[in-house]
Amino acid sequence: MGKMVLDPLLAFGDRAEEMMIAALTALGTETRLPVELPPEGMGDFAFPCFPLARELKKSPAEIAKSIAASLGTDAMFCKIEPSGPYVNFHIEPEELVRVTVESIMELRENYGNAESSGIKINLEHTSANPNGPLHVGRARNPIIGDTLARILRRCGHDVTTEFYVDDMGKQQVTLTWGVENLVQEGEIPEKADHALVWYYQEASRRMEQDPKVLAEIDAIISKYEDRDPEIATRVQTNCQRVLDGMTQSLRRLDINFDSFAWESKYIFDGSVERIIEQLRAMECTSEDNGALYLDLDNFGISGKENKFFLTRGDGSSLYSTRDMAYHLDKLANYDRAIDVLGEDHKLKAKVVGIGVNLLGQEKPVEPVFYSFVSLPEGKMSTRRGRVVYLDDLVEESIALAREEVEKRRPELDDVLKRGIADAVGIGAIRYNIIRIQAEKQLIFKWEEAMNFEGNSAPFIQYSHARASSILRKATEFGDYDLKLLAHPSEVQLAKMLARFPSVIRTCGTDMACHPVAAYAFELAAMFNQFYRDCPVLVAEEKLKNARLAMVTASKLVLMNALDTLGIVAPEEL
RNA sequence: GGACGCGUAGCCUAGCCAGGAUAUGGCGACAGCCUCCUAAGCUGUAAACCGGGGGUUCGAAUCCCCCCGCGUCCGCCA
Repeated sequence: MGKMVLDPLLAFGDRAEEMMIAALTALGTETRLPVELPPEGMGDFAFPCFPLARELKKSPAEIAKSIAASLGTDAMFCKIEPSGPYVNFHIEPEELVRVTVESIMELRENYGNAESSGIKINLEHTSANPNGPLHVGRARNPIIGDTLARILRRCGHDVTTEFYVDDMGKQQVTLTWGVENLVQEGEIPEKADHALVWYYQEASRRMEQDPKVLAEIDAIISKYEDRDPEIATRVQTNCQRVLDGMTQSLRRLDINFDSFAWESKYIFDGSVERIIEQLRAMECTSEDNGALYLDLDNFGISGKENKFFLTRGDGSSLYSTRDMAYHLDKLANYDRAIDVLGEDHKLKAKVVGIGVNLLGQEKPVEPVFYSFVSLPEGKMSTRRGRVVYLDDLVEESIALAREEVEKRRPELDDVLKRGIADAVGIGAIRYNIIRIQAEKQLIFKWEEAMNFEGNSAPFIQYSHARASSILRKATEFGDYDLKLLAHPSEVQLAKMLARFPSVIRTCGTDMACHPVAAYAFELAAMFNQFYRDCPVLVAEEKLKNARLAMVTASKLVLMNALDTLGIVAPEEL
């Protein structure tokens, strides 16, 4: 066994580039050609020769010809040929299959992971105001955040996921006022977030209509800001109850947090006050009736209004100012701070970044934005009650999955059926949100959210179950000779398996999740073609053993891809 | 008014940052495939002036400019 290959495709790609550099040097040029992935049937790596045409005063096609002629042969490539203006490298299938399958068999669930980077990342996500249950509009945040955390961990980083609990906002005080002054009638939901949201909605209505209520709420906020410990306990108790409900919902989606940061901490430890004084002393800030603001003209940001307020007229802090204190704290303890934020936070995130830099922290705050999920009839609103709650979507999806299991696998026992329904129902939700590029607007439709066919989680889970089923039936298999795997579907599948580490790597640098979903789908589709073309259990003994290795490798990578998406990979479907 | 993002077949979507060879898939439609390892599967067909217009380039879905549509922000709310 040679040295362990973490990324098979990269090994081949590096070799191709190395050979090209040697050829170009021999041609007497410093120019380096970019590597491309050519269309189907034209090899595995392509180098377009256009950039050299002017310099060498020859046509790209002639250049491609002469480069290819000087390249000779290599163990890693079965064919290196000019194709019009391109030099195309065709990977030696036997080598590709061998390196890839061996690598997966050795690395198992770690295949796709990079070596440890030693970089400590604080990844903040969800951070929803604890005033009611999570709705599907907000659900995009935890799903992106959790998937990104899984990707970055596979990239070798030390990731801490964090929920920033906004326990100092007006919304939370409004909720507390409601709990303390109103009586809820009728049937009260059992889950705390669903039970308490009524108080928030009703208190909001009263506050809008009755100035006395508004004054009472403002008075509580003011005392809270003055660090009244008794008020803090009252508000935080309600926040905690709602927060428990939200985290319970997220646990069903296999989303967990490593830490919770409470906003009030930064008021109580004096850090907010400190940074306000530091900012007040700066040239870029001014006051308006006692309220401190940052003049955005200094930072190339323009709009209707260029004053970004940092305090109220009474000197009390505002959300973004407290956020600066929070981010200074994070950046003091971590190498990187990443925030998953709705697109409505773009300006605030920018200003928080500016503030943090003004206060002497040079590291950037790295935001990842996503666009809103809306309903066909418009934006979701907890206050107005125009929402689809995540808990309801999860129940519906699992129920629908359960119906499908009953239809397809009536013979299974109940525990197994329930496990499959959970995995399928929840997987479908995560998948259908994560498969779309984060900045794209999403309109929530029940039938799309619970899609079980085609480009969906169950499609991928199904391929994994097929692989598992084959392995279950092949009770034992002996040594295998990977040279026997030469069928086009086997080679194609191996190429797909080889891509996984580079997909994870680029997602980590781009901070994008949706390519993992696309990859998992393509891999599953490729496995299904292999399944159709290459019978395993009925094959002749030696071929069977080699194919069983292929199935094992496929199952492992399907599992790793699903795990990166936070989706369960059941043995049966 | 200013700023940011999005606009790809009836619907959803990849590719855009690092411009190149016939623009990726899925849903839906139509036509096929279960005496054969799970048909939540597989095969095939039809369907796209890549929002519109200029420009840069040998070459633009991709880069630049203008315009249109959608979303979001520009609050002493969060």
